[in-house]
Amino acid sequence: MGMTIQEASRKSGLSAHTLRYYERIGLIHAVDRNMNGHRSYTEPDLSWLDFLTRLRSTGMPIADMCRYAELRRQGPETFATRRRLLEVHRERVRAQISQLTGDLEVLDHKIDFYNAQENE
Amino acid sequence: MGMTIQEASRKSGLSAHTLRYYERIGLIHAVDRNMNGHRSYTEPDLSWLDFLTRLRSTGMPIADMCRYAELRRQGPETFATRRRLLEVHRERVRAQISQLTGDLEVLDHKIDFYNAQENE
DNA sequence: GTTTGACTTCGAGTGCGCTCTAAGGCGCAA
DNA sequence: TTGCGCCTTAGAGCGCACTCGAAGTCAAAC
Repeated sequence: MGMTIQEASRKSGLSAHTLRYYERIGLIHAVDRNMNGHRSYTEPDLSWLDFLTRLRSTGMPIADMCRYAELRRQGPETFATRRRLLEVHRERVRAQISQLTGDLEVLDHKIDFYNAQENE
Repeated sequence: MGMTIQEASRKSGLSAHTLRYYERIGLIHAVDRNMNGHRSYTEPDLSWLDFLTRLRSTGMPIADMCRYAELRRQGPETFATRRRLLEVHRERVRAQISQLTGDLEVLDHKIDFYNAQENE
């Protein structure tokens, strides 16, 4: 029924090493095991991994992700706390995008400059 | 005339340690020295540092920046190579922005979800 | 004249996020 | 029954980009 760590790795884009590491540090809570002690990942596990990957790719530090994961484990009464945490993070993501957008413009100008020099 | 490492640090946003480090690894070429051997940064040095900071903040690895700095030192005959290098990098930056934009949307939905739960 | 403080060099240390290694278990195929 | 392949664990190692420490120089302040 569940999937092996290799399948979870393929679907999540995280290495098997990383999946075990995430579990060890508490980002993922005790994945199910099958008869021979092998991990068995469920669809909800995968969705959670995908969300974690979003947090990571937006630059959230692992420690903050652990904090969020801990809140999630505590259930619905932490909804408001989680929301605030994400709102703060969202601001950082917006700032990142606007920084990158500015940087991109500088790159554009530099490339234009080189093009102008080459065509003269 | 030039500015001290502290002034350069303040203006560039990089620590004095980092400025020396960048020089050591060849990102900045032999900054001028005053009578007592202290570094003396010029305006062109600062502009270069600002550009380097753009490359860094867009995620270019130090090694690639060194390569670019080396090409720059070789003069105008490397314009085309530098342009191509920046064009490749620009694509990565665009990809980053689009990734972040997608991530931001996921965050928005999650926050909306929490808001909905709280208001029920 | 000595103390302060900003600078110098070089090499070592740090923090982060993995990433890998070693040693071992289990189930199946030849 | 021996090998293969995938899994397990705990802990060590790595790559990157700094960041810091130690030891020393020098100019100005007291």
